[in-house]
Amino acid sequence: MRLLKPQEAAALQREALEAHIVALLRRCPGLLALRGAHAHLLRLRLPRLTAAFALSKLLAACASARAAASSYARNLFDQIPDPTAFCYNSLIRALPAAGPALAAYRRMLRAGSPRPNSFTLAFALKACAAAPAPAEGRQLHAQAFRQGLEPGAYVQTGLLNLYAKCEEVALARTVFDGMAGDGNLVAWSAMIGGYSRVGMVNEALGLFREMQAAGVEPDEVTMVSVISACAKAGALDLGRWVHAYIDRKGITIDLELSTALIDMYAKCGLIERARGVFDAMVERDTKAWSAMIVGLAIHGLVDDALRLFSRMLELKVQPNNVTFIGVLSACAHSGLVDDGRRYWSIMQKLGIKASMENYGCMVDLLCRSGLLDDAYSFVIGMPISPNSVIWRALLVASKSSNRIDIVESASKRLLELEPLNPENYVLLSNLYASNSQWDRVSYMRKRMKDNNVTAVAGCSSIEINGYLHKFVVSDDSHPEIKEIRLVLREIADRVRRAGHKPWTAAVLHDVGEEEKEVALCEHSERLAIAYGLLKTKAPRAIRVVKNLRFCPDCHEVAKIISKSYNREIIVRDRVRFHKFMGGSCSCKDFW
DNA sequence: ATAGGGTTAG
Repeated sequence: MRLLKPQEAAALQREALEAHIVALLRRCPGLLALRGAHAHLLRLRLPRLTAAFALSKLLAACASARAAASSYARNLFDQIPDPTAFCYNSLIRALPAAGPALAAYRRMLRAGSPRPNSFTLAFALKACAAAPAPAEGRQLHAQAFRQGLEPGAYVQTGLLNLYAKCEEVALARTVFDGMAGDGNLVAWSAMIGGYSRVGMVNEALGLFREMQAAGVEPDEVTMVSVISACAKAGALDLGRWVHAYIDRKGITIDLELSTALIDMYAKCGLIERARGVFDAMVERDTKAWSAMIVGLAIHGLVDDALRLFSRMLELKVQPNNVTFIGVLSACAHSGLVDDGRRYWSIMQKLGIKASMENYGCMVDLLCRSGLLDDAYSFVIGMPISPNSVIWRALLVASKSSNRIDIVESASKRLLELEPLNPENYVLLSNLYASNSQWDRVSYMRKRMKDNNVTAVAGCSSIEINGYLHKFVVSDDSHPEIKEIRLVLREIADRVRRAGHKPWTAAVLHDVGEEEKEVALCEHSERLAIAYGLLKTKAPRAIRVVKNLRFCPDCHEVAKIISKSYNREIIVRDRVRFHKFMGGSCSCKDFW
C-alpha cells in the first residue's frame, strides 16, 4: 500500500483515514514495523479523534504481535485521552506478565469507567494462566463475581484453563462440568490438556473418548494433548491408533503436533517412526529439534543425536538448555567426556544458563567415565544447590572408591534433602555393606525405621501373547525362576562378549548375590526381559511395558539383546529420564 | 464497531 502524505491526510474524511490506519497496521508483523507505522501516523498530524483511534489500534496491534513491548504499550496507552474499554483490554493483552496485566486491570476498576467487560476478564485470566498465578486468578474470579460480570464461554474457558495450568485439575473439572454439554471444543481441549499435564493419562484419554461420544470434533490442538498423554503413558498401541485417527480425520499435523508425535514415538520405543515424523516436517523450531535429539539420545543413538545437533546449529536454530540435555546425555551414554566438556563450553558461549538437569548430565557424564574427582569438584563449584539426583549419582560413583569424604558429604546432603525417600537408605545401606561397614548399615536401617520409611518393592511387567507377566523385586517365587536365571546369565555373557561399553555391562552384570548391590528395580526389569526371551522363541516383538523404572541405558541394552537374539524388543519409557540422570538406582520417583 | 479461550521438547 502507498503511505499517505500529510496534505493528503488532511483532505480525507474520517472514515477514509481510519481505513488507512487499519490497513497500515495490518501489514505490521512486529514491534519494529509498528513503531515505523506509529512514526508515519504522527507525521500525518491526524485530528484529535482519529489520533485516539490510531493509538488504540496501535495498542491492539502491539498486543497481537506479542512483541515484548510492555513499556511501549503503556506509553501508547498513556497518550490516549479517554481510554475506552477496548484500549484497556488491548493494554492488558499487551502486558505478558500477570503482575502488570492485573495492575492495568485494577487501574481500570479504580477509574470507575469504562467498566470491564468479558474481554477484559478473558485477557486478565490468560495472563494469570500464562504466569501461572493461581492466587491472582482466584482473586480475579472473586472480583469479577462481585462486579456481577456474566461469565460467558470465553471467561469460563479462561478460568478452566487457569486452573488446568495451575495443575488444579479438580477445580478445572468443576468449571468444565459447569459448562457441560455446550459442545465447546476449547473447553474439552483445555481439560484434556490439564489431565495430561499432571500425568492423569487415563483421565485425559477417557475424556477424549467421552468427547468423541459427545460428537465434538477434535482439532490439532486437542490432539497435541492426547498424543502427549499417550507419550506419558507409554501407550504405544493407543498412540499409533491416535496417529491413524489424525490422518483419517484429515487433522493438520502442524509444528506442535509433529513435536508431540516425535516425543510419543521416541518414548514408546519406535525411534524410526519419530525420525519419520521429524523428516516430514516443513518447519522446525527449537522444541522440535530438541525432541528429536533427546529421543535419539535416550535410544543410545549417540552419533545421530550429535549429528542432528550440528545440523541444527548449521541451520541457525537457537538451541536451549533442553537441547543440551539431549546432547550431554548422548555424550554420557558413549563416554564422550571430552566432547561433553566441549559442548558444555559451547552452551556457555551461547549464553544458555545451565539448568539443574544440565548439571545433572555433566555429573552423570563424569561419574560414568570414572572421573570421580572431576565430578566432585564440578558439584562443589555449582552456582546452584545440587539436587538429590546429583548427590545420588556421586554416591553411586564413589561406591568402589575409597573416597569416604565424598560419601560422607553426599550422603549427608542427600538425607537432608530427601529424608523420606526409601531409595536413599537402600542405596547407602548397600554402599556401606559393600565396604563391610556393618555398623553403618545397621545405622541406616535404624534411621529408616525412625523416620517411618518403608521400601516399596519395584516391579516391571512384560506383555506376551496378550498376557501381562509381572515381576517384583526380590520375589523369586516364580515357578520358572531357575530357567529365567539361566537366561539372565546368558544375556550377561552375550552382552559382555558383544564388547560394548562397561557402563552398559553394569546394567546386566552378574546375577545372584552381587545383584543385590545394584539398583533394586533393575532386578525386576531384567527378570521381565529374561522371561520374555525364555517364552518367545520366534523372532517377534517382546514388549516390556510400564516399567516402573528404566535406566538411561535400557534402550542400548534392548538393542544388544534384540540383535543378539534376533528378536525385537520395544522398550516403553514412561518416565521422564532426567529424573534418573545419574545412572543410579531410583525407586520412589517412579511409583 | 473494533478484540478473545485450548497445544509441543526436559
